[in-house]
Amino acid sequence: MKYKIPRGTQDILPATSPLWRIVEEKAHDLCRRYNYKEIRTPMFEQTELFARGVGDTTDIVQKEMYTFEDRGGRSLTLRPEGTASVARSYAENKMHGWADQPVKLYYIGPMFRYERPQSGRMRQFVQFGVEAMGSDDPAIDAEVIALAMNFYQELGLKGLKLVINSLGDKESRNAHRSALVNHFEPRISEFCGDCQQRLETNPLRILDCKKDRDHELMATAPSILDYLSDESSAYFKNVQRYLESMNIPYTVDSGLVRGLDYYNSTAFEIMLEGDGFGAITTLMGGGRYNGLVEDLGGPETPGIGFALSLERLLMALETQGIELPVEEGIDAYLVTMGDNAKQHAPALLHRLRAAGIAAEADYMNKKMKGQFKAADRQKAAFTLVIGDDELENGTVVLKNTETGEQENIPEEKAIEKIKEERGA
RNA sequence: GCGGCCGUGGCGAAGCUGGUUAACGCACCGGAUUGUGGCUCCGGCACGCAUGGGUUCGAAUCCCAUCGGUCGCCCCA
Repeated sequence: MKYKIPRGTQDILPATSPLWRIVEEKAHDLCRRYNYKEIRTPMFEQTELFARGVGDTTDIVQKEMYTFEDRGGRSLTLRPEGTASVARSYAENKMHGWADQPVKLYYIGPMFRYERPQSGRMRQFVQFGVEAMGSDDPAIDAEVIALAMNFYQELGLKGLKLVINSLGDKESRNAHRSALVNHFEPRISEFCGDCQQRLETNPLRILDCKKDRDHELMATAPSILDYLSDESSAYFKNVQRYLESMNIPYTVDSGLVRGLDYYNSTAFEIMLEGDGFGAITTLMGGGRYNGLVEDLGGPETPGIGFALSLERLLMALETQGIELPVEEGIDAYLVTMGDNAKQHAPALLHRLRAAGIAAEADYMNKKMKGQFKAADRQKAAFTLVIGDDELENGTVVLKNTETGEQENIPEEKAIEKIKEERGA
């Protein structure tokens, strides 16, 4: 084989593309009910947007971006996530001036990260994301979380676990960071190499290290929640109160950290209980990003959103054996016998299709037996048979593929009958 | 960037302590059955075992390299 698909990408073939449509339609429908409007931003942006927005020190920016130079010498990057683009668009299109606030947007589209692929992690993957911008009402936090939970629940997923935390404002975060360093530094040599690294880069990450989970310093480590300002603390309490009022169960985990620089205040994740699938348990991540729009040159704007991967969703559905209602099978397969009938086929097919009937015929010069097999394989509800006799009479043999009953009737009658049966 | 496992027909999969013709199953095509499928029977379907070197009288089977897949680490959706 000369050409191969690029690493970390996939062809979504007809066997699975219907699942994607179902899931995407669910997202569209849910957003309609929650009154979020679709936004479509470019799949690439100025590299600087992500460096600024996502954060220079993040793994995404440091080693995962698909960056290239265009013919004009501009540095562009395939988007690794959606929030930076939406924030850019918010500022650029002066959405702060729109009559209806907050501006509630959603998107579905491919994202790109240069990583070693593994189960649930691709170089091109599809995210469904939601952003609510312009409001710092804790009720909108709860709404965004509720939307995500409903999305999974309405698709039938079980064992969902919502985890929330508050990262506080910048001051709270810095104070907490110092406290963590002070806590671990004296005995950091007792920790794994990764953790020793984390002490420098992101001390918060030490808290969810799998290797050092049982170290005694873990239990006594300072919690971000103890460093929240009164305001941040009250805000977080309100988010929780709203979740409770909607009967959405959650767990507060002070170790929940989000990886991107723009997050602050409310942070949340939806995970799969137990082992999940492969090494992946996180289905969705999100949080508040007050200040992002401002960082990108717009007005001071609070914002909150989430992003989830449709690949991971489909994997989760599959591991739980959840079957989505895929419509399959065509309405009619036209079997022809002899040259005259074959020549008449296109015209009859044309008429069937114009009448709203999903119809197919043979283009491989198959014998009758082969045509019937094809009709079975394609799950045709009806088989139409025409030969010299039928052509002469302007009739067609209409056969119900399942029951095997058949009758010789005029073409128009057959079309009517199929329409009636199939609701076309 | 690092590590484990793997790479044989459209798919699944034997063969892998080296030795004429590369099992078998599924799918597909044809015939038995020249106007009717799903069952049965018969037949067909890999100038070739990821690619390139090497060892050998001889390699799908051993060695090396490269590429690819997969799973995991890091991190994340």
